[in-house]
Amino acid sequence: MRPTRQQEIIDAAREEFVEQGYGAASIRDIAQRCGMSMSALYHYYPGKQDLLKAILDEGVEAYFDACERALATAGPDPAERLQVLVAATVVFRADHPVKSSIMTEERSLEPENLASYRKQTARATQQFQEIIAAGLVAGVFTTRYPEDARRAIIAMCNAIAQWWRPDGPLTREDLVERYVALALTLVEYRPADR
Amino acid sequence: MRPTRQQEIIDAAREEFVEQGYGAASIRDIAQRCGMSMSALYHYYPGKQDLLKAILDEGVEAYFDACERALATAGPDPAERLQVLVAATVVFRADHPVKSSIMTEERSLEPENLASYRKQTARATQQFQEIIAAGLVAGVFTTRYPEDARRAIIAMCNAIAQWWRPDGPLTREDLVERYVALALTLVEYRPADR
Amino acid sequence: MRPTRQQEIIDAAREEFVEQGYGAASIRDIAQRCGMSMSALYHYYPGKQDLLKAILDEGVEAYFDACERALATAGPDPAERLQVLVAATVVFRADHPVKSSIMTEERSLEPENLASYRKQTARATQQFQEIIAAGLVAGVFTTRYPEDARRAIIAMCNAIAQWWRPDGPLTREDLVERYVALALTLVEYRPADR
Amino acid sequence: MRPTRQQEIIDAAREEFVEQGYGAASIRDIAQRCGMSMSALYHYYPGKQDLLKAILDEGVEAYFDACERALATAGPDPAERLQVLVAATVVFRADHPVKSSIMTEERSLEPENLASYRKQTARATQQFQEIIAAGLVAGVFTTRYPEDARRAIIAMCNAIAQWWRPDGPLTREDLVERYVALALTLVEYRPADR
DNA sequence: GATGAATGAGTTTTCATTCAT
DNA sequence: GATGAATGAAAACTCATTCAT
Repeated sequence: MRPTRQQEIIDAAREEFVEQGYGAASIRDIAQRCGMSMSALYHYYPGKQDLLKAILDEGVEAYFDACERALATAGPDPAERLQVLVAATVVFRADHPVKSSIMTEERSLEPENLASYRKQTARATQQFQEIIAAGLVAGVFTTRYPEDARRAIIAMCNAIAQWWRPDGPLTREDLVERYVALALTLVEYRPADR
Repeated sequence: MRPTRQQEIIDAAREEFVEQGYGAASIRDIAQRCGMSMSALYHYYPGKQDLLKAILDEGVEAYFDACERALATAGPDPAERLQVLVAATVVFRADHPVKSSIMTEERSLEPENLASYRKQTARATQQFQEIIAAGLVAGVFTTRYPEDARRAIIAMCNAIAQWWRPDGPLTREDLVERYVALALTLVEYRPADR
Repeated sequence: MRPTRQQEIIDAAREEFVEQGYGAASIRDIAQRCGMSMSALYHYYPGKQDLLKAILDEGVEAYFDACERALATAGPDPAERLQVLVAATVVFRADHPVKSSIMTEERSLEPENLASYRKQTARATQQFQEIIAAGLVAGVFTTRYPEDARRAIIAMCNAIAQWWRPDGPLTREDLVERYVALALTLVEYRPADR
Repeated sequence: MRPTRQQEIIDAAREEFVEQGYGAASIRDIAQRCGMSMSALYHYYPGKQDLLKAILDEGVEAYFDACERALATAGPDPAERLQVLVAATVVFRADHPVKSSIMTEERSLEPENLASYRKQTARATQQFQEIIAAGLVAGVFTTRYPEDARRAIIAMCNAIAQWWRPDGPLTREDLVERYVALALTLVEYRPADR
C-alpha cells in the first residue's frame, strides 16, 4: 500500500525539520526529498507552517492512539496502568525517533497553532497525573513528589529517541522492562498486601 | 563592571538562538539586540557558526566549573557526591535556563566543531557514571540498571530549564531537595548500616 | 527569432565581465542589463562562476567551429591552410571582440573549471603547430623559430579585438589580407618552385 | 637596502591585483600581504584607486627608463634601434611579468586617471612607429604594413609575460635573440648594400 | 493535478573607508 | 605614525511563495 502524496510530503518534511531545524529547513529540499516539484508540494500544503502543524498534530495523535490502545488492555490497577503507559511511551519513542524529536520544533509554531498544540499535549501530562494520583490514593505509590516523579518519567522516556538504536546492545524489550522498572521506582511503588 | 563587547554579543546570540533556533536566527537581529551594527559584530566573531561554538563552549565550561566547585566540597561518600552533583546540575539548569536550552542547538554545529563539543560533554556522562559505579561497589546504590538510572537523572535535570520559573510555586531550594531525593530513589540508595 | 533567456543572460554577463572584470562585475548589474530580477537569473544559472564557465565555453566552441568550417574549405597545402586559419581567427576577433576579450578572465575560473577550459584551448595551439610543422617538413616555411612564430601569430590576432573597429579606416577584408600576409612573413614562407 | 613602506605596499598590491583582478582584490588582503594594518596602509595611500594608479605609473616609468637606456646605446641605424628596443621590451616582460600583467587592469582606472595613463602609454606606440618609419625611409624595412607590423611586434612581446619562465628551456638570451629576429622579419628587414 | 518561471524580501558575509585614541 | 573599532553599502545567493499555463 503506497503512502499517499500527503503522507510522503509530511514524512519528508519531518525528517528535514528534525535534521535542520524548522527555520533552516527549506521547502526546496523537502520537495526534492520526496521527488516532487515545489509547486506540487504547494498543491497539497499551503505553506511551511502548515507542514509543521500537520506533522506535530500527526505526532501527538499517533502517540495518544498508542497510549489508548495500551491502556485499553489494562485493568483498573494504577501500577498496571502506569506500566502499560510507560511501555507504550517507550515503544513509541524507540520506534518513532523522528516523530519524537520533532517535538522540540514546537517553538516554531505560530502563536495560534501553538495554543491548540499545547492543548493537545496537555493530555499526556494529564494521563500520567491521573494514574499517579490514583496510585497515591490507593496507597501503592508512596512518593512524596508525585509531580516531579511524573516529570522525571516523561523526561527519561523522551530522551530515548536521542540515544537508543534498534541495532544497539539493548533490545526494545530490554528497554521497556528497564524503563517500566525505573518508573515504578520513581513513584516508589509498594505493592499492597494481598 | 560592564560586560565586554564579546560577552554582550554571545549573550544576545544565545537568546536569539534559543528563541528562534540557530537556523532561523538572524545575525541582523542579534546585532540589533545588542545595539551594534552587523559589521561591528563581525569585527568580534568571524561568523554565525563561531557564535554558536563560543556559546556552547562557554555553557559547558560554566557547567563543569559549577560541578567541580560542588564536588570539591564533598567527601568520598558516593551518596554525598551524587547529591552535590545533582544539586549543582539542578541549580545550573534553574539559574541558567538559556544556557541550558541552547544545548539542543548542538545539531547545528559543523562536524568539526561538533566533534570537539561532544568530547567536552562526554565528561558530564562520565562524572555521573563514576559516582554511580562507586556507589554500586560500595553497596549503597542497588539499582539493577545503573546506566539507565544515570540517563534518567540527567534527563530529568535537563528538563528543569523548560518549566521551572523562579517566581513559580517552587523555590530553588525545594527544587534541589526534590531532585536530589529523586536521584537517590533512581539509584535505589540504601544507606549502609552504621 | 528571439534569443533564449539563457542566451540573453550570458550575453549580458559577457559584456559586464569584459567591462568590469569578473571580480568587480555584479550579478545585480547583469540581471538589470537583461531586464530581469536577480532571482530569475539564478533560476537559469546557479552562480557567478557558472556564468563565466558557460561564457568561456561558448567562446571557444564558436571559435573552433569557425576554424573547422574554414579549414574544411582548404586543401592540404600548408600555406593555404595557414592562410584560412589566420583569416578565420582574424574574422572571429574582429566580429566578436567581446567574446575575444573575455578570454583574459580565464584567471578567474576556479581550478576545476580552469583545467577543463585549458584542455579545450590547447587545441588552438595545436592547430597552428600542426600546420606550421607541415610547412616546415614541406620546406615551404623556413623560419628557424616555429614555436615563437606561432605564438606571435596568435598574439597579434588576439590583439585585434582591442583596437579594430568596423567603422574605422580598415575594412574587415583589409585586415584579413594584412594579417595573412604578416603570418606568412613570420613563418618565412617561400613558395615551392612549381 | 630595505624597500620603503610605500614600495612594499605597491608591490603587495600589484601582486594582489594581478592574481585577483582589481575589482576582486581586497585592501585587507593587501595589508596582510605586507604585514601591516589596514589603517597603516591608508596612512600611505588614500585609497584603492590610488594604489592602482601608482602601480601603473611605476610600471610605464620603469619600462620607458629601460627603453631609454637601451636606445642611448644605439646609433642612428633604424635596424639597430629596433633591435635594442625589442630587446629592452623582451627583457622587461621577462624580468617583470607582474609589472607587465598588471597592464590589463587599465580598464579599472577611473576616467581621469585613465586619460593621463593613456597619454603616457602612447609613447610606446610612438617609439616603435618612429623607428619603423625611419627604416622605411632608409629603405631597410620593406613591409607594406608598417602599422600592423608594429602592433604585431608589441603584441608578441607583451605575451611573453604569460608563458616564459626563467627556469624553462629558453634562456633570457635565447628569448631576446628570437624576438629580435622575429621583429626584423615582421618589418621585412633588408640590409642596405654595404 | 502539476510544472517551470518569476519575484521581492531575506540571508550571511565582505567591502573600502573613517575616526578616536 | 600607527591601531582597533566601527560603519553603511554592497556583495552573492536563498527563501517561501505565486501564477500563468
